[in-house]
Amino acid sequence: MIDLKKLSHPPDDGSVAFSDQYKKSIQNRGGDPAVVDQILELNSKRKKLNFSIDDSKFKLKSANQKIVTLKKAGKDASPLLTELKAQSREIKSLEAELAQVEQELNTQVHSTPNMLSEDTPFGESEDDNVLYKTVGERPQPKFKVKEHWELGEERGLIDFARAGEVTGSRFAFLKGDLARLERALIQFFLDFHTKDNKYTEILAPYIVNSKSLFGTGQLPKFSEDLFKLENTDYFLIPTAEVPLTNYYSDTILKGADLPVCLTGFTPCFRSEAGSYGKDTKGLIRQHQFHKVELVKFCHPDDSEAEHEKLLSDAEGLLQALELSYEVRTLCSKDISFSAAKCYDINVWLPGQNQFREISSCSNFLDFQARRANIRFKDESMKKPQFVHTLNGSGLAVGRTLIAIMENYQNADGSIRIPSALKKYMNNKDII
RNA sequence: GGAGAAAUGGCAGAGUGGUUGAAUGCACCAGUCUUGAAAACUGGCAGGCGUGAUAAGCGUCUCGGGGGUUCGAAUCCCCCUUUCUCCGCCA
Repeated sequence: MIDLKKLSHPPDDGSVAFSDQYKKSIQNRGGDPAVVDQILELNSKRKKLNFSIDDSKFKLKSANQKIVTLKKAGKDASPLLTELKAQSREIKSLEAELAQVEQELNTQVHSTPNMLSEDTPFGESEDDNVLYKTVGERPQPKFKVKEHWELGEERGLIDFARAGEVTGSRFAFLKGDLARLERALIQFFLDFHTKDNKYTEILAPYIVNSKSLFGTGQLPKFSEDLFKLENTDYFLIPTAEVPLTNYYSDTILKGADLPVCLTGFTPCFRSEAGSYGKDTKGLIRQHQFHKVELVKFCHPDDSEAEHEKLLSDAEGLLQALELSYEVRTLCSKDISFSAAKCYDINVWLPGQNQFREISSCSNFLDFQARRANIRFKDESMKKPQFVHTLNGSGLAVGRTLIAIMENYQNADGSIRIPSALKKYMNNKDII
């Protein structure tokens, strides 16, 4: 949610008005910048109405005091009452009008995306994401590496067919050592992030209400991406970002406690509406997958630095697993609704012979904090201020599993266990 | 799922129609006192919106949420949510 005060504030001398910057930003995302003018107009309508309501209420209140005085003196107050009745009705009708304007305003504001950071490059599609860095050595196998689904099915480690029967498409059963490897990854990720109390581990609900989804920005615009539980206000979480970020909704944190860093493992559920035919094979795009998420709440001055740290926390896992990856800064049309700046980490998959996304690390600035009402305050501050929120995958578990199956594959179809994971695999070094 | 009770500031807890954003206590912050600390004393201590200079000040709203009655609601009425107790069910 954008800062309306800032938006309607005239430009400081010589600089570009915030509203003009916002228009440009919306345009770069491929949206219609005219919405900004509509918002501004509704907002000024709102202010005017608000003013006259406050004014009328002030008069009514003062008159009420007179009644109190008259009654205390034992005098008749009824002549005043007729007049006040009319005034009271007037206020009610103004309030109804205000509610209408506010609703229209909210509809617009709530479905308008975040202002892009200056670092977010302009681009038309994911092809325009900008390479930030490439890390690690790709393996050079002397045989044709099998894609993970091929290997998984051949070896009886993944069963898509039975999942199709039991549930439907985009689901899978993992079996035996591979199921264990998935569990090992989860354990490893959480141990890594909670080492030295860097992040506090949270085990969160997998079901949230619409208010929480609004807070992080999935609602009201993207309901079709979610699984909703019938006849309830409950949704399966698409990511742990939702319960973890909303853990502090309607909260004023202590300035001294920032940054607050949380990590949590959850399954994630996505309807994948609109991705028909995309990644239909394998574990890449499932309706249910596992992810360890990193969430930070920080002082606005620190969010850029915290974003870099978040990225390196996610990268640390790939380095520990000795997997090759690249980091790209998402461009204006590929970045998500709520984010101002986002790094995608793409891991090298030799079976597919390409990089695939394994983590997304975003800085939301105060966009989510406004929606979810997450603020902070310290001694020196008169008023609380919105925090900045950030989150990133650390990492997507299923996709990491794929990366291991493809990068650590032997010619005979066996899979080596990265040394960092051995202790979680009963010291096995091959499966 | 059934029956009952409750929801007030960071916490505890007054307040049942008239200047109550709300007594009192605790916690917290600042000061006095003290070599320092504690105690005692003094003062401060919620947020939203509008106006204003994104100040001070002023206005307005907020006693779980929403609606209603009234000139006026923390207080009366209706609906919802949450919590607690008992019963049922259940891992």
